[in-house]
Amino acid sequence: MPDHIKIPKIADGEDLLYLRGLNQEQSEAIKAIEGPVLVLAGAGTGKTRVLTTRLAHLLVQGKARPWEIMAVTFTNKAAREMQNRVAKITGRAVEGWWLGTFHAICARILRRHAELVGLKNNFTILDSDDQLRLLKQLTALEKIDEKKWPPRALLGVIQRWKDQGLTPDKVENTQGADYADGKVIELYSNYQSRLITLNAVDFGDLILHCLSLFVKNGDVLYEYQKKFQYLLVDEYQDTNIAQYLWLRLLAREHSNICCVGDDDQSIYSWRGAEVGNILKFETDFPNARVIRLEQNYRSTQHILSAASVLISHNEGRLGKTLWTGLEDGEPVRINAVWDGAEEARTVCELVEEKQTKGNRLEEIAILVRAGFQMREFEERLILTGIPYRVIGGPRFYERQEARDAIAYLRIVNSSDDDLAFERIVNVPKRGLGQATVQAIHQLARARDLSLHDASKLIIETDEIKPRARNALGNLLNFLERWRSCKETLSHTELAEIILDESGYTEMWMTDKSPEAPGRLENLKELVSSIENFDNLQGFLEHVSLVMENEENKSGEKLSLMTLHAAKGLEFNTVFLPGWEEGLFPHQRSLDQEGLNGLEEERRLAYVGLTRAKKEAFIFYAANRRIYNQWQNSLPSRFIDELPNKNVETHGERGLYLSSRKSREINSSNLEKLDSFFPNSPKKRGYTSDGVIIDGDFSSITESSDHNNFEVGIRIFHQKFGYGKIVSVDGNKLEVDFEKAGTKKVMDSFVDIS
DNA sequence: ATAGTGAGCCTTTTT
DNA sequence: GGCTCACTAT
Repeated sequence: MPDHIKIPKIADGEDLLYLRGLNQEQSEAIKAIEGPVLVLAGAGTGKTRVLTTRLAHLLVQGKARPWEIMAVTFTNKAAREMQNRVAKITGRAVEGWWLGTFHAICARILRRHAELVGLKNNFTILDSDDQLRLLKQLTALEKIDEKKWPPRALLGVIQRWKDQGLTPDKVENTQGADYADGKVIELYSNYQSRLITLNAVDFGDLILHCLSLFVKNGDVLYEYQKKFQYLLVDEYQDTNIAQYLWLRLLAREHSNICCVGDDDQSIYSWRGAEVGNILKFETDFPNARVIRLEQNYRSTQHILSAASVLISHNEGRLGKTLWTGLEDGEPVRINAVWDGAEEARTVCELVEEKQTKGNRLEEIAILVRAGFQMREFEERLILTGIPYRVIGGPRFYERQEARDAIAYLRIVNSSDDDLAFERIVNVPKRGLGQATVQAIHQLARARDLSLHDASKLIIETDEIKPRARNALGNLLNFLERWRSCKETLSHTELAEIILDESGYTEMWMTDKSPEAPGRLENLKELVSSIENFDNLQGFLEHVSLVMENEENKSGEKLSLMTLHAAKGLEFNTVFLPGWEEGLFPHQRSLDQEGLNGLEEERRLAYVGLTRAKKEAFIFYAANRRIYNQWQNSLPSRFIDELPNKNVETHGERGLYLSSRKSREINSSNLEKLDSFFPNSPKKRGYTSDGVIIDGDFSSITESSDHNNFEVGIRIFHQKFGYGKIVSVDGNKLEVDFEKAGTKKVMDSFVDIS
């Protein structure tokens, strides 16, 4: 490691420029360097500033060198921002420290010790699409009825297990273990062994494997414990149990762990986040200091009060009392409208009004609960001619052409990557259809080979049609060639050659569809983005972990996004449409999670409101069309929970019954599905010592070591019928078939008759 | 092997 | 209302 930064050391007590303008609690949070610290940072209380200043302080004070610090975030965006802002304070880019997402840091550690968890260091990181496809193959194999047990749901159960740090041998009697008549446990175990065979991991594995690596290899763990003297965790309320256990292991040596978060902004429990982590920080880390940041610098008094009263309806919070020195501002405005169309129209009218008063579109956002609400707004925005941008739309690397191209790179990088192989085997069309792929699959399974290696064997035989055999042979030659080029060519050149020689580029050039030119553009962009990486491996890692969202930042635009996507952002004016029972709080959330679900929805409402600096407009419609069906709706209970003195109501409330009625209707559903999960989330326990991982993933691969095929034996082949063996060459047999003549076949396709 | 049709689904989403 | 998936017909 090179000599990194030399920041002049400044004596204690000297006036530190970067500490100026901080309030009491903020500077306390920055200076509390030793021991465990929990910073409870309410919305708009300057969390990011505290975080970055704290890191800069560590460095400037010479308390730690960059490589002794680990700072974990949830998103790459947050990591990037931290990097930039710390650089700004210290005056130069900080290098050599471990700043990144949980997933990126775990991946980095895992690559160094891959063999200890049964992987090779060039392992592939699967995206959610690949995960589902893989699981579907397994459910088919296990004969699980896809109608009754949708693979999506099963994958969800498995992912929740991973989030909890549970390996297949630990999941008995846990939530969801009875799914698919209990087969889901075996499914999980098979899924894990498949991943190992594919030399692949999914997102959850990055944490889970890293955790088992630490648990099983004390020496490795110790190395990192010693290395990381200071740990810093952002958005702690979003951590899952696996991440929590991982952090605890790492913090054990120095105990210098600082977690920053806000329990009131925990909105990701449905993807495994455990609010309990932040709630019991003080018991987990003895002698922990808890520092509350309660001065809000973002919102006016009216907005802040409305939000605070709303969130006070939640139980089980750590509790904060936010206050602001800012003026009262405008009350939160509640608008009743007839239907979604009127809602969109009114919002757009208000936006135009703001514009004429000199407000910038950049400072205006529409925050919806669910994606389907966006359409109506988009239509209206286009009609009105208001430029807008959707945040959180489809991502670049998830587009078909990007995924195809990446699959080519993946199979060249790691020939075990069956999922990549399957994706490109007949793209562009080579006449390798289902029948061929199935034959390859069968052989691969029987011989415990990758599809790639099985293909190599199968083209030596007559198992598949000559035309397919040719095409497959061709593809394999190309793969071989590209792999051999890996050393001599730059990875950008290699990518170009692959896309060219495979005929993939040509495929889109001859395509007449209107999207084709755009796809070619994207391919070009993909190839040029490879240049920014040192090697193919690095690029592939970037693709799977960073999933950059190239937003067109240019121009003055209004933002349209979900409430979830809005966390961490702020705008002068915020529109909050669709505050109706069933939509917000969402019925699904109430049905599935009961009271916990309701509270999370309320936190979501809190997040929404606290995005607003100056003005917030809440809307609710009397009628809403959902899936082409009209429903009349009631105002959200959250509207009732707002304090009268901070709101101002527009439109006829007389359109509605009291929203209390709806509350009664909905609460009857609360515990319906709770019985589905015998252990409700609240009761779910931790394994407090962190020792929950051991044992290998049981391998279920059968070895087909029987080799009883001798010359002269009469056999039966599925396709060619009966025949006599003429010669034997390893697994390859030459057979004189009664009807089909002499053919070369694989022994695994043959039964002794 | 593939294109075309009908049935059923539909909260939030980062890595 | 639109999208994805599975099955059928060519």
